[in-house]
Amino acid sequence: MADDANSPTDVPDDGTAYTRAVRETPPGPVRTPLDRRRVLAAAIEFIDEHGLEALTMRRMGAHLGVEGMALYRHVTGRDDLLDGVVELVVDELYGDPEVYLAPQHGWQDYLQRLAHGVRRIAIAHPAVFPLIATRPPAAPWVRPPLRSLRWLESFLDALTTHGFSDGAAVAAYRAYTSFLLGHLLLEVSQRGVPISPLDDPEGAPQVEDRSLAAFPLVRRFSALLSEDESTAEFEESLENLLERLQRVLRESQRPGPPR
Amino acid sequence: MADDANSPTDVPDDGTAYTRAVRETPPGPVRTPLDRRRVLAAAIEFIDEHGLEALTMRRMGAHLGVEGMALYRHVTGRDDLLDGVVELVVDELYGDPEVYLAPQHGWQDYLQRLAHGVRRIAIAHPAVFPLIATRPPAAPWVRPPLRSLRWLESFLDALTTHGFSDGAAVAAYRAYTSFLLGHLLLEVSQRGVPISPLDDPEGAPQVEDRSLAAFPLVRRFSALLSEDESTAEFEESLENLLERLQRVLRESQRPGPPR
DNA sequence: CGAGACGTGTTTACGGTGTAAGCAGCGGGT
DNA sequence: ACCCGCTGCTTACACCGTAAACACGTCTCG
Repeated sequence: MADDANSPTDVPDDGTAYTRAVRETPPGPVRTPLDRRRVLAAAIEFIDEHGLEALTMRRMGAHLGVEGMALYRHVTGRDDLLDGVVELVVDELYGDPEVYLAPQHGWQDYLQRLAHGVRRIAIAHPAVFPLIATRPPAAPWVRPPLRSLRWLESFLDALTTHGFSDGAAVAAYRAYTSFLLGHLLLEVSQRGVPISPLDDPEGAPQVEDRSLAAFPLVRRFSALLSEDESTAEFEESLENLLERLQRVLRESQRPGPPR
Repeated sequence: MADDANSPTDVPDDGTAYTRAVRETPPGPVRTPLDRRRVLAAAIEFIDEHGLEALTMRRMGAHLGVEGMALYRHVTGRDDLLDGVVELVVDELYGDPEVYLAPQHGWQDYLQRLAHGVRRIAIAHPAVFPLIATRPPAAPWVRPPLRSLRWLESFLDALTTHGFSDGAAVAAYRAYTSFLLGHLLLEVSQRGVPISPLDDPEGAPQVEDRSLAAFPLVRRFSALLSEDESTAEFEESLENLLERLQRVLRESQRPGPPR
């Protein structure tokens, strides 16, 4: 299900040899020999399903019909697995037909498409997104959730070719990533409440009545507060950010008095 | 070896036999009996110092000169400890003389002071902040980093008493928390690189030269990208947010044509 | 003053975790 | 034919979170 079969840089596929290792799997389908991509994809699936804390090397093995230690052939350790998960999820952007690596209808369209692409990913993998947000990035200037040099390059290219100065492009990059991260992290956490242990059959909401007595406004607003307007809010905040960037761009282009 | 580092129980030497247990503790201050607050405070200290991943019940015990299991007298488990850490850190806001629980010079001043207070906390405890950001909140509408009903109440009060409609106040709350979370999470992650294991003696920056060859813009911008303008950027984004809220407020107050 | 009750920290124990190391079977190259 | 590398399995270990039983100091009450 998490299989999106497309990626620009595909495996060389050295051909031959689909080694049906461990042949004595009698009835089932042929056992494909497990590679890094499959491991990572399974991990994403697992996290989406059971939450991050439930992910354990042995459980991952079981999820793949394999013995846990087998994973270390394709992943140097748990941290590497998690890094791989983040990378693979973020790479789904490349497969998104609505997102362009290079602007085709102006920088605002580019930013808008990119933002929505990232949001789609966050919503598709709510339990993975906190990982995207908090894993230490490879370089300090590769900011989540755009965790790759390639997108950073693309971003800078899109803005500078549309008139942004170097400084303005970098400032825009910072503001843009902050916006995405904050909004999506909260949106994702507000939706799915992926409690890792067994699903709470009940007993979740004990924050009612009594404890709200001291907070009349919160009580009064509780209906409003639990409404989900995240799509509209995302749109609005994004729009606002773009307007601000627009303003910055105009001011930097206009000769303007030296302050 | 087992009996080391205790404290001179300042024993009045009452008649009872000198029970060797805690008795022959040579120097040092009296052993205060450890309570929840001390445990949590020590945990904060520990995290600030060694990073989140290094925190272990036994190590926490050692950090307090105590045997690990002792912590369970004051904390129901590791998760509770972490929750307590988050709560205690966020509660530092109450001790901040620059932050007012109720607006004293208008809502903008209130929001500004609150934002700077939270930022001060984030910077003071960079390794704790990701925890503040990602721990599941008590109620879905208590959004990090303002993780308490009291601040939510305060926030809503501040805005509604200054003319914001209920809906506008809630929208402002959402935008404000998103902004804080995104900006501070990235700021904190960009600063401290709190690698939990032993300090890397070297070998950290291998993302240079070679790997940047394919990303000319990134290379060209690398100086700019590693500059730290976070204070100015925080200020600017906050200012922008406040202006947006101002606009919303004006429009909601003006009778305005139905549209 | 003596005897418990209680609170605090310790000891022991258990199952689960990440991972290092060695082993076993298979396919393909020579 | 051989061996070799690849893959997954098995064993082993240190460490983790935590439950349960225990030891000791102190307080209370008679």
